[in-house]
Amino acid sequence: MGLAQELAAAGVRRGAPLAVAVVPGRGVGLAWAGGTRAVVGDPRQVAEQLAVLGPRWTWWSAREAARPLVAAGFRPRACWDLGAVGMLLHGLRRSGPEAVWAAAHGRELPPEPGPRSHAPSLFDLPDAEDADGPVRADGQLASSWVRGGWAGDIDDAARWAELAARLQRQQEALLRGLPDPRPAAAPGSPGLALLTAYAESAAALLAVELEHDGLPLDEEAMTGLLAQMIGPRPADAAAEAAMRAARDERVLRRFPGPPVDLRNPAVVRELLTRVGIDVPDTRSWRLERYAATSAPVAELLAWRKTERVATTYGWSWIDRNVGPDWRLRGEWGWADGGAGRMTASAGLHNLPAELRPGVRAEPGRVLVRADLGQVEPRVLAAVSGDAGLARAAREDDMYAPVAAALRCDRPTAKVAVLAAMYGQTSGAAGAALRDMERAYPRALGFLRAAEEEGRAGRDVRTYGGRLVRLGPHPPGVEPGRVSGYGRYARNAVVQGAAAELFKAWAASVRAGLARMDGEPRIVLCLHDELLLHVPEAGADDAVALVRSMLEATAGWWAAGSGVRFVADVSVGHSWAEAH
DNA sequence: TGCGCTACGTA
DNA sequence: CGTACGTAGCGCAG
Repeated sequence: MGLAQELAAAGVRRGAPLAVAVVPGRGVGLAWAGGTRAVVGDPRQVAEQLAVLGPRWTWWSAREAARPLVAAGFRPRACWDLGAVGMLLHGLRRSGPEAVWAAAHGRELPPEPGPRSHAPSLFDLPDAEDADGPVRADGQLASSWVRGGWAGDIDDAARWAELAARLQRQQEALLRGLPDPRPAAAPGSPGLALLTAYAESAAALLAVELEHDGLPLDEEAMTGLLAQMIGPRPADAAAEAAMRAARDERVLRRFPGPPVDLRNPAVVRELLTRVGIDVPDTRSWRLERYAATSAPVAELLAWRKTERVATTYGWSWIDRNVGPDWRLRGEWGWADGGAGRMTASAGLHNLPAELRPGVRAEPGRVLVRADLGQVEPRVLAAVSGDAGLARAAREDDMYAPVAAALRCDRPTAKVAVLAAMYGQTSGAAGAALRDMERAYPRALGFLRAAEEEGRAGRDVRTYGGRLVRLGPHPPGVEPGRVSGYGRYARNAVVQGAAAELFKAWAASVRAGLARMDGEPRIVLCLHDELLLHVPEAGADDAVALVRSMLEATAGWWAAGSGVRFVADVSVGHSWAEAH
């Protein structure tokens, strides 16, 4: 009997959790609701064999378990990421097994491992106890197992997988215990928190795939752009320094007096006084109004732009982050920060618009760009259950009906909505804000409630169930700056829910692409934008897919709210062209 | 070397 | 109107 049949007979069926601990090159440990199994063999081949069962691959982290499979060319279908779900459920800032295990069992979190050594504690002397297994007598995970001690032995890997399977059931039970915020969830269907856990897990896997695949650049296009903006690639450090000096000189010769360090804001401020400009700081937006009348300022601002590209997105950036295959690769986070947005390093999330023509599909392929329109106000309408705002969110442009309701013009309506969502401090849209309160009381009440929870230092949960900690040290908020908690919480419930919707959409697009030919891939996630790299022949199908998946996702995510989500979708050879 | 500040790119 | 994130160079403290 083959392995797949064996597990099928043991009750592992489509969508059922199957925990896997990968021992690279040696085998895998498996565990499911009814048993465990240590399998010797190439992990990728084992995974391929079991894929016919369509299990929900369950692992402590995609980074550890899925990376070797992805690197070997295996693309898992569905998964459960204990780290990702643990962060979601418990509001953790880290996703390690010791933390998610402790949180699920209501125990104090082990101290954060790090370069900074801490005072010795009970957590530091587990090795003597480890012989017994992964769980210590005090209920915490043994640190040698957490550090991967199980990976030396396939039977240990099976024990590690068994523990994963157990924690998966506990997490699932906790998720099922959360209230479903949707007014019209289909009876008998999974709750929103469980569905969000699936999406978070998929996002964690997608992060691993994005790191592996990278973003395709075109060598000729990108080097051409850079050469035009910052000059040709310097031959050596001396040539680089000379070009730098030449760039500085162009600016300095416009100012009277001795040269100064343009990279030092304090002396730049002094420099500006030489041409009669006195400013509190030298930020670009503040200097912009002088640029039209002052050639030195215009030159300085142009220098800043070039300097930004030269230092952050220049030749050394290419050398550090672009492979010989001309793929730009960075590290991806699936749920960083307070709100749980995806993050990326290596400039993937802040690539200047001028460089986007350098992001190009490979020959025979195209890029499909899809971005959600007005996603945050639509999310607000859905999560607050405000019938009036939801009615507005049925339109392609929801600011038009909002303007009508507020009896103002569209730009004012937009500012009023944004001011309400993010807690404005300056009084530009005061009157419109009062009209908002009248027109959309439920949405405004929802935001105010989040703000009050934040001010009081009470944790909040997003629509999808992410716990946002507002306790002693919420990330991004200085302890003691209690007024900051309010806006932080107000923002987190909207931005966080939007991130959850986006990831659910991305997960379903990923699943849909897996059924298409020619290895179409998601190559970039940018908060409300997806970029797909697909065969030319599959472009129309990909466009249809992102649209139908948005409709399907919104159908369950915003069930009963009446809110529509819209996407702008386009196809092109370069990222810039697909706009 | 590590950290805060200033500045700026993206959503 | 606000929030989030990553990156880089500077000055300063250690």
